Amino acid sequence: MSSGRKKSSGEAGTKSMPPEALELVAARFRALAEPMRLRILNVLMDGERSVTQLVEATGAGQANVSKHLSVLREANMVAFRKEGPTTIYFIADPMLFELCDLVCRRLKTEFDAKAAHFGS
Amino acid sequence: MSSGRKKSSGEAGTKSMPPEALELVAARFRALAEPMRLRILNVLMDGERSVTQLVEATGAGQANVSKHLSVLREANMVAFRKEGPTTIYFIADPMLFELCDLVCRRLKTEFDAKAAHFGS
DNA sequence: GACTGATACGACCATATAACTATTCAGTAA
DNA sequence: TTACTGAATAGTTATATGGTCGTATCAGTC
Repeated sequence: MSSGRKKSSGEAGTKSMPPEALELVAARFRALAEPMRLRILNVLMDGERSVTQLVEATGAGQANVSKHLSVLREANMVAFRKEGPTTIYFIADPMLFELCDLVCRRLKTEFDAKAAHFGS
Repeated sequence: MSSGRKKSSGEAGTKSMPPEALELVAARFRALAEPMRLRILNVLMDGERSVTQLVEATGAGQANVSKHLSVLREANMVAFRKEGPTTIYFIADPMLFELCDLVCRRLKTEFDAKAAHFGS
């Protein structure tokens, strides 16, 4: 069983996870696996927005934005409140900030490393 | 208007990212959006493994594992070294540990919160 | 009630991709 | 060389999903 890496802090289960747990984690990442959803989240990170505002900000169709929002909703990443006839969405999962930051930083690191190879 | 969150420190770009960057981030998440790939990574977190070992550990077909490994390779998440006739894969991106930890902890939090609702 | 604007939903098409089978390729041993 | 093993690739099928169109629903207004 090796046990290779020891849990540093509050490791929540990298160890032999059951299929259902893996599916849950995968679903999480799947929600973030579309550029349009990332764009929506990116806008929402600046503050809450109505669907119409998101449509304008992203340039996507209304139905399309609505669908992506429902995906993000099911993943508990965004939430909304109704204000009269309009629906206002906002980020519901603070983890998103850390998560995106982590990935973006990593990409930047790789990019810089690659750029360095071309000297100049 | 909020302006909500501003860049605290080394924030690597949550602000109005260009489409190409979004696609790169999405590709990153896409590689993690399959349970089988997560399972493979989960095994590799315990230490490097040959393809055959991964096939045994995951119960998937050899061709399937090989394909998933190529996806993970393209995403720079795993790397390999050849040892005679066998190919040995290992995790190449330490970010994965943080990333999975983050998501798993978050899922656990949600799960616990949900469980608490049933009081008992 | 009828009308308008904001949003969600269902149907449809096109594309992407996971899993399987069979094949191919590389490395090793006889 | 031939035979054998480990791994990657090609081809196929089934399924999932993104984008769009049309429509339904719902809140507010006349």
